[in-house]
Amino acid sequence: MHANVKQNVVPLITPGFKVACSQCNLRELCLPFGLSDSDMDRLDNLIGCGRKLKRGQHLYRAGAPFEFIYAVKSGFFKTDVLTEDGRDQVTGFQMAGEILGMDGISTEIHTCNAVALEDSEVCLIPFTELEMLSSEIRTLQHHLHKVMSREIVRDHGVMMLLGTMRAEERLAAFLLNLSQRFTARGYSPTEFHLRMTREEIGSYLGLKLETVSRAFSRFQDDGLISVQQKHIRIMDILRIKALLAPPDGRIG
Amino acid sequence: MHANVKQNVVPLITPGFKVACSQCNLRELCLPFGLSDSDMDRLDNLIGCGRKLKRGQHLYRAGAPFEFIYAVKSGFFKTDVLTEDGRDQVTGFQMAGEILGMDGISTEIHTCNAVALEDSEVCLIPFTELEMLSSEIRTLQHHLHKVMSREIVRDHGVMMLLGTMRAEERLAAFLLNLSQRFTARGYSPTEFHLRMTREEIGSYLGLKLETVSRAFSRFQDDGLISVQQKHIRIMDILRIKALLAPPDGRIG
DNA sequence: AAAGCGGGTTGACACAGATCAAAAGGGTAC
DNA sequence: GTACCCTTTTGATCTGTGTCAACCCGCTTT
Repeated sequence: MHANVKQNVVPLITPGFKVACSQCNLRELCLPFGLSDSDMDRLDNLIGCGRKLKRGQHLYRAGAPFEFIYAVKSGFFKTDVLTEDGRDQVTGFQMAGEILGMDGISTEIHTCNAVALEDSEVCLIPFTELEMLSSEIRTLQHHLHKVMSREIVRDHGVMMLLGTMRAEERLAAFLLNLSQRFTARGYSPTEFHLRMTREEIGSYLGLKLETVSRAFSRFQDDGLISVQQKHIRIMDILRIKALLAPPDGRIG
Repeated sequence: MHANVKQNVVPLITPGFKVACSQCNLRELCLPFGLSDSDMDRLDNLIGCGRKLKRGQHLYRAGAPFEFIYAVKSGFFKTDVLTEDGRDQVTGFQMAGEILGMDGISTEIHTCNAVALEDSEVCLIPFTELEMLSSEIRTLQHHLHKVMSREIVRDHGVMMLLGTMRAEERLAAFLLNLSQRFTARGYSPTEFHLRMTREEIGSYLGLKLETVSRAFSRFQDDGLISVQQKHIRIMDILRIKALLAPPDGRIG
């Protein structure tokens, strides 16, 4: 009931497959951004191979030694932290082109779990070697720093959300964020499939699953979206945006 | 009343002063950690000079072009983000040896404000040059990555706090965190002076200032701490820690 | 095709924390 | 040294979200 134990009894590692940044249609979103062809070859060389995960499988777990960072090639992930007393906080959802695993750099031990929310593929990027290569390729080095910084900025946004917003504002921000990221990947900005449960959304947004469900229903009643289980259709994105910037509102 | 406008009408930049990592008693906490003497000299060279700030002065503001990251040499800072509709979220408090400004790397524009909460001194580290140097000094490069990763992990902790904890748990976590950081700097683990207001603590913890005040009072009534305005004395750290790990509690 | 079950919705009620209000304390500026 | 204002404390009340519970829907499994 509670700790929501996903039983991946058999943590099968699907055999690696060859990947190549230069052939990847995500290269503009991902680490190789801005690299010359020859530099991209060197990065390809380093990355070597990928890994496939089934829905529910862990990419890594809190406590596991850090060795790689991962680029999501396809699929959808969540990351979460949990404390000894059983609290569980989803810290993010990652989609194609996004980087996972940077939490492990500081202590060489991962501090969160990364779980595939659907069948997924990632590229394995050995971090020590990435550091070596990035000290030779300025563009790569700088881009790595940007990726890490972007994660910090994103986290600040989540803090803002958790610290100052009310339930419906949080959900609105969540939907707009997903919409924008799907758009950047060439998918519909207004129609998409949620890969996560209401409980996972709630954990991310600091709400209980019932509150998430009620907010979805209310949005639907108000004609902002249409919800059918995990299928979302955004009907009135302007009014959703307006939820986040109340004309005047509670300030003062 | 509301937006709490600190009027630094005259953003005087106090003239720079020479700094040297090799002479700094914070070097074990700061960027130069683990560097050889000669490498530290090169870092010294790059850093050049520092900057003094009066209480209330901004080190940088959201929207300002990014050029430096900053190491706190002495004093105390807060960082906060604010949205166009006036929401304000404190994202962190920084003390000696900690690094500020990494939010600016990703877009070359700072996304948050950094304000001195007491008279303070920082070292200015030009980021482009730091990248150049770090591509030559493996230890420095790796340590920079660790510092950024540590920030990400810290942010996850704040998300956990904001997403799952109740008011008194948040305050307990906050006090323990401060205590631990003061300890690491050679100050008393049990007695310290808060540099920030109840409102700033509240913003950081996602609570209203009245709630923070009440929680302090309750801790005092329960004999956990003694509070006198901004002066805090921790009386029973074990019971404060116990607040964070309820023996069983609300799970399930 | 049926059964079982995890995930989702909805309702009733409880409560933690927000809000509103007032007063006191202490630090700062003059 | 004094006055003022910001900060803090405390009380009373309100409300958004959590909690508990029941039911339903639609997969997945067999």
